[in-house]
Amino acid sequence: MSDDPKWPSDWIRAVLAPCILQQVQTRNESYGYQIVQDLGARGLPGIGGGTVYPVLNRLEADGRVRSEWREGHGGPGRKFYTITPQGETWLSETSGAWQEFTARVAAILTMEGNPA
Amino acid sequence: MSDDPKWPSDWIRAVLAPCILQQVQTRNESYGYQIVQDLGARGLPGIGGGTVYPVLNRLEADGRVRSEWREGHGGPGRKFYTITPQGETWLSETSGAWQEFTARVAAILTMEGNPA
DNA sequence: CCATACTAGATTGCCAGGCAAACTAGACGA
DNA sequence: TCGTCTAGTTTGCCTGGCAATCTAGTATGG
Repeated sequence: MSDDPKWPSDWIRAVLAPCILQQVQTRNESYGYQIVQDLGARGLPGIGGGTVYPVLNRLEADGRVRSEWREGHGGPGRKFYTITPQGETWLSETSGAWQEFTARVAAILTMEGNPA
Repeated sequence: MSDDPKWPSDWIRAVLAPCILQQVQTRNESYGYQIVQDLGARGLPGIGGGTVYPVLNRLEADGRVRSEWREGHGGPGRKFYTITPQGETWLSETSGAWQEFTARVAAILTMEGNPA
């Protein structure tokens, strides 16, 4: 299940931040590299570090995650992210709005030959 | 039914071109100003001419619509757009991919507390 | 007769953000 | 020693929404 089309960047752009934050929330904590792997496994492949790390910085700057650096036992250190209460609020609001939005768009795109 | 939230531009960006093309297809022909009205009526308000007209130009440059200028009986002239066969192909492909994409995103965003 | 508003289109400039590419650096295997 | 994997950061390109501004034709109201 990895014949994924590699979605257009404008689509990724629309949902990247919420998807990343949801990953952080689902695991109680996570770090950039792991998030990249997770997104790929969940149907959003081809998203690299140069895309994800800036998003994490923005999320932290907006107070939606906190970060903590930990030395690695084997391998390089990792910066672990945890969701904040504000992050949880924003995530649920954004997810709800996204569902509403996609419903309206789907209504537009699926009116095959229907009259106005 | 016009208490619409005015969606973030990154979301609009993701779907504007297909939505506009679908409008052109549904009416057999349409013009920029009418498309703006239609989108507003269908749940995508706040999209102005400065957004729609460049999209129509791109669609035409890519061969997905043809345009024809007509003088107005009362009021200014209008540039009517018609969908091309390539446009129809692209629209159906893009719509399908969009449905697939939103399904995967929804799967990510709705895993409330589910394990990985 | 003039001001306002609506219809219709075009253009300019700002700004956000994905992404490729390159870089640092530790650990490990051949 | 060299390549590879993990892990993070930074730079620069390019796309595209959107506000603002402009032109112009028509209609309405004072």
